Amino acid sequence: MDKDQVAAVLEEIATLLELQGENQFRCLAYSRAARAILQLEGSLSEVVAAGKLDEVPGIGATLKDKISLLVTTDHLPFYEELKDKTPPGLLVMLRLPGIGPKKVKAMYDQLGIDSLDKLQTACAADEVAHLKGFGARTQQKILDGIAFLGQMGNRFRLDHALYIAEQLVDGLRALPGVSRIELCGSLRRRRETIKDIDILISSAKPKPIMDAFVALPQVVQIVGHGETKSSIMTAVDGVAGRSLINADLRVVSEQQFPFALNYFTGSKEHNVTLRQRAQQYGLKLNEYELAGPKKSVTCKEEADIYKALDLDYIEPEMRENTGEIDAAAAHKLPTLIRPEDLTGAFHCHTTWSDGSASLEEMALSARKLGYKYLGIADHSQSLNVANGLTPERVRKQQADIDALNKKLKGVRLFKGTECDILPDGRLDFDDKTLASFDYVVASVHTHFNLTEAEMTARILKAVSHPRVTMLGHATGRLLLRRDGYKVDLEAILKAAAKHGTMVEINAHPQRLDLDWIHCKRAKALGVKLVINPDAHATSEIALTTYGVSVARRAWLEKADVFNTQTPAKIDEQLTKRRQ
DNA sequence: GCCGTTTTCGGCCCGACTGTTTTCAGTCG
Repeated sequence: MDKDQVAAVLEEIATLLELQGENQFRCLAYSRAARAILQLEGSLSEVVAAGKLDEVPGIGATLKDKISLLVTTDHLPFYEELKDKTPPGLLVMLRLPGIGPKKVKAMYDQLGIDSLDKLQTACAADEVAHLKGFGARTQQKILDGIAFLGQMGNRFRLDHALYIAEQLVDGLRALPGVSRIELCGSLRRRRETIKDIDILISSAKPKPIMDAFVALPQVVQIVGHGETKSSIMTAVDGVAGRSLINADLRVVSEQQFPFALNYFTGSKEHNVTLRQRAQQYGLKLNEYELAGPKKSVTCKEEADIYKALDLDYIEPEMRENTGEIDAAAAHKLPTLIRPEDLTGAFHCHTTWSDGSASLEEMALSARKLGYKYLGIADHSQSLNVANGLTPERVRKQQADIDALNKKLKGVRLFKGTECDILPDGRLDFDDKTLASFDYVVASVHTHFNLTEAEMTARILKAVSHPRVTMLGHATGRLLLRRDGYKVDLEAILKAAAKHGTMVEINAHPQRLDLDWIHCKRAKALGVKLVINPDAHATSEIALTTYGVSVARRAWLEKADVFNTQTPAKIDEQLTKRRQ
């Protein structure tokens, strides 16, 4: 099994144990181990083979044995037995809002309910309300929840959630009594998918703000409405059409704001580690204060909290508890790349293939963004569905680009291609055509169903081809729609490092591929990254900001990213690469 | 199940809200 599969099993064990009524800390240990595996740098099978798994924080002797079994045999009797004695419907019931393992267990033990269907029937028959700890309102909440599960997806794309969240913030910002307002949670950390929207406000008078929040025109349903915390449902564009997303608002005092901002930004794991550090200083950290037994520490900004714990300020995107606190203590945090560091972008499409804008329109839009150059990489000949270019059309396009470059002021077009990697690893153009481009993006667009070994060999062949400048969307994933193809990314990244081939961070919010974890790994292996919008329209060039978010989550600095340099430097390096 | 400058047992982050209770358990983040 690979990392993703092992982590999924561990996460499921945690849930199954909760349903058994097991000690919560034992459950938590499995969850933490799942996360540790996902964020493990390098190859899991190598760590297992070296017997070094228990050197990973959060993994001890027991989990080492269990994970090793999963990796080497694909089986774990403990997990299979646990699964056998838990009806699968219980896991589905857990997805109901407000229903956790204790309530699911109570309904199963006392009424034999092990599916959403049986649960709906039992609620309709008014049986659930009479259980101890339940009541009429809980029963109704379950019925509402069942109705919601049908129409609500689990997570949303970052761009979709951000758009709705910013509208809510705009609706709140102008209210009287609002002092400071910020988005928190995974939105502020710029995770690639979002479960809900967290908004924080500082104000001396919370109640009118709460009342205004639940009365906003976007509100579809009020989930909770308290003095300092309220929760609503609002509509958002999901992958399967419009669906509902949860938005929480907290209001705190001006003094509490930095602590609350820190707390609600998370991640949970970052917070836990930060609190443990506070404890070592004899202090208690919560969403309201950083305080010792006698007095509290005054903090005006979030940075003051870190400072009080002898830490450098940690940017939100890095707060995933992957070593950022140790790095902050050692004053070794990277200076993260910023959107304004980008000088241009590669991998853009035009009407020559499946884009909606002309070469000139794309160039002018890039210039408007402050970019000094734009790389045009239309599809190659075999990709008929996307109007891929034949070698003959390539020559015509290149002549057009040369002519445009003479005319354009302040922006330059580079001649590229997004060349398909054929199923056997050959490229879609002959070497002579490939040599005519300033650069080549090599991407997989077809035959996703190869075995991992075949897919890895296919991409390795392309990455080691001397004419390939960069690898496009490394796994082909479409967030929330389609998993990436099976491929040994570790091997690909090592090959990219060896051959000096760059790897793209595809900034389109439906891809964000390479993901941040592998991106961090790529940097560690010495791979140069390039942030590309995969733009098919003028408006999509600016999507590069989402790629910058991935880069920041991966601790990348300006120097780690190719398209942060002047056009002259870019030209120099592309020319050198072609020789 | 993990972990250790309170170290091999006994903690493990902490508080708001809800719905059920009449003082609290469960859920959530």
